[in-house]
Amino acid sequence: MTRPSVTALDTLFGALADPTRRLLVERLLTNGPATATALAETTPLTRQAVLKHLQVLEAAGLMEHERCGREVRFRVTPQPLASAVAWILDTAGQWDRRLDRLRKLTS
Amino acid sequence: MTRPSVTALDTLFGALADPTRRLLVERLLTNGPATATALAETTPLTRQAVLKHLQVLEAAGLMEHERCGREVRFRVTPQPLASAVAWILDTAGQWDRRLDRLRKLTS
DNA sequence: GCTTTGTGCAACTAACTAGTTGCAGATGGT
DNA sequence: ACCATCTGCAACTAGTTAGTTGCACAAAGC
Repeated sequence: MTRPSVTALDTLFGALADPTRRLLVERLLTNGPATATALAETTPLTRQAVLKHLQVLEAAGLMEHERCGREVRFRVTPQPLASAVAWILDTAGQWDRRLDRLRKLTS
Repeated sequence: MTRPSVTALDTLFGALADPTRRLLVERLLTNGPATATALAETTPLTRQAVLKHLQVLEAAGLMEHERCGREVRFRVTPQPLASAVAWILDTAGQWDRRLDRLRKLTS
């Protein structure tokens, strides 16, 4: 076993490990795209703190930003979540029959 | 949006965020239970480093250890992974049809 | 009983993370 | 042109994490 390199799964699971970030994802999915400033207003955190979280999510491939005039709107791009599910199913699938059934359905 | 508290999902996703830990999970799933010492031999890391990783995994509910004489054997308990998949499906399921299909099958 | 092998605990370092503040620059409204 | 508002960047702090070393303790084997 060689020392593993940092992969997309690292940053992906790492991004999901923070409850604030998961909340941001949920918010943006249900309410649609928003700016860091707007999101920060619904939060005890600073705009910068929220922005950093959004950037972490973006680095994980879960976000995308678009400039509109002086605003920067963030939107969720959930595709990478499929990789996370894939790892779980591939790994634990050999163990758990129920998950294994699901794995077959995704391929 | 109140400041979110630390939940099981935090430690779970956090545990999965490290490539070494994912490797340990894979190893133990395919090769069966093993001790920290044995696992460390297949790794550039120290026994203590490996042990810490195993303890992180155990805190996330993904491991269980059992004492056998002077050895301590670790085994994977993958049940919590279902929560991770559940969050992903519940959250992104409303967005992605393919994941949504899966969500219905798990309920 | 002695040696080997495996575990447990503690202290320590280096690097990273979450969050802050402060300020400068850009854009839009009037 | 001016003011309000939104973004961008940088510096800084406090806490956490990954990993190490060193040593003491426990269990097997001979």
